[in-house]
Amino acid sequence: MDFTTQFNPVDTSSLVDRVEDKLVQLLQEKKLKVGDSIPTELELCNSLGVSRTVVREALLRLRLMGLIESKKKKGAVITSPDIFSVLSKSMNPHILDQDTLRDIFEIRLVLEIGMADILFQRITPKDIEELKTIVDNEPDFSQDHLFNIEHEIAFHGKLYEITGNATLKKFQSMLLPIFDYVHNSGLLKKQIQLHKYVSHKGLVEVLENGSPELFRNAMRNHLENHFSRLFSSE
Amino acid sequence: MDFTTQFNPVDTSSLVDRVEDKLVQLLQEKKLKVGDSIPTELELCNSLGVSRTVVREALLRLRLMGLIESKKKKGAVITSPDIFSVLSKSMNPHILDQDTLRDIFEIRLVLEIGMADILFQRITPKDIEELKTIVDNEPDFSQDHLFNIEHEIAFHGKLYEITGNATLKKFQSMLLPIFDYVHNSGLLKKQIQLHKYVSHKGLVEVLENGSPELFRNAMRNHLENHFSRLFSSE
DNA sequence: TAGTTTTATTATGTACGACATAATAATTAA
DNA sequence: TTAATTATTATGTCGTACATAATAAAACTA
Repeated sequence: MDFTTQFNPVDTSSLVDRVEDKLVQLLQEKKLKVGDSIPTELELCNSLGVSRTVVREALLRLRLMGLIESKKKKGAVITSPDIFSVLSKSMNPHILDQDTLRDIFEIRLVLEIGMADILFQRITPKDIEELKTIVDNEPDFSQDHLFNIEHEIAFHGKLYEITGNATLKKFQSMLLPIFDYVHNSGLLKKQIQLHKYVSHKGLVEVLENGSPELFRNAMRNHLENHFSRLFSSE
Repeated sequence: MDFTTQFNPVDTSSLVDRVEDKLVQLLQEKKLKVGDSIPTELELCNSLGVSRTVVREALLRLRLMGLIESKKKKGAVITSPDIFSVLSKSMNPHILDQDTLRDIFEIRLVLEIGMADILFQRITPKDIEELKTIVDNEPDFSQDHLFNIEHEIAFHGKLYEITGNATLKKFQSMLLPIFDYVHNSGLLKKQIQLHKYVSHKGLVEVLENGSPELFRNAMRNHLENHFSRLFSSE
């Protein structure tokens, strides 16, 4: 007799897994809003029929996902999850493998070229003034690496800010340590100096008087070095 | 007497917080590689002088960050963290607020325009063939929304794949449910049909015979509807 | 002796009970 | 009526105990 077709795959998930699912389900079904509180641990123990240990671990997971926040006495309350804050902890350059690091660095390039349209849609004269201030304070050329990095962050960070996309900005600040690390590590081949090079100053000019298309090309050129280094290290 | 300057800010972090930090520190200092195992819970209890409950919760956090993986008997072992798998659980459209949803949708547009350079660097004749196959199977025009979504995912997903950036691809698949949700929700103003419209077929053509610049413009045009809808809903 | 089965060991998973702690609610005092 | 005190409550931490699964050790069979 053939038994192979008679059984469904056994549920191999742990007790906590199941409770976790139940709880997420509960949150969605009840359409709970931010600030609403959920039942206490003891109540959940009773209604779910499991020990407090299990409930606590499941709640802990929700907390780490940023779905809830536990306060003493008050119990747990729903929070609007800041998706990337969860991520920032594992965004440790020393822990990620090199392939991932390069991937992430590359994503930065993709983002900064791709956001041209949005930049032009949302940039204000005040933004341009601020960019000019940042650029004016930049040294023409400095050997002080940390100093350069600081200006890099100031300028490019401002660009992300202009997009008005808070999630994108958070994403970028989360990636900052990675960028810095990749710059300093041997992951990129040594600097390849190209002839024509669009500076930050040049980018601001394009932002003021140019078009998204011009900006994309300018930004592409500006980042050309990074590109070459990424591609040539393959 | 003024006490305000005499005290450093009190460490308000919980016991688990401190243990968690200690453990992450341990992982980095020891330069542990993937597959290496860390001390058992009991050993950590002893060396850290805290209860197993606390150690377990700290370890759980590391696990949710994707830093370790616990196996029975063998204890916990270091793993190469898949950063985005951590995120995918909290990437629940029903839980995220509308601003964040719009932000994420916008990031998609940024990514797909910004990856032109990389696409041209890495695309192979085989990729183009596959894209053509996907396009050929598309209906010219269909009212079946789900069917359209499927083709959208197939085509654009393939683009991400061509970049060869595994992290980017993971990021995209994580965002898929969001895209779908935003499409279906009332978050976007109703479709604005533009005159000139670059189809998937057109994009493939540009990929085959064009340049990154041409592709960016084509993709921008292709996504124009989405752009207009996002911008007009402000 | 080699290979297989059985048993023992070990570390995590789950459960329960107890007390500490902090935030709130209820009560009392001024 | 307001301020101070006390009581209550739900989470935070601790310890113990046993279940379970994976491995290592031992016993056994061919």
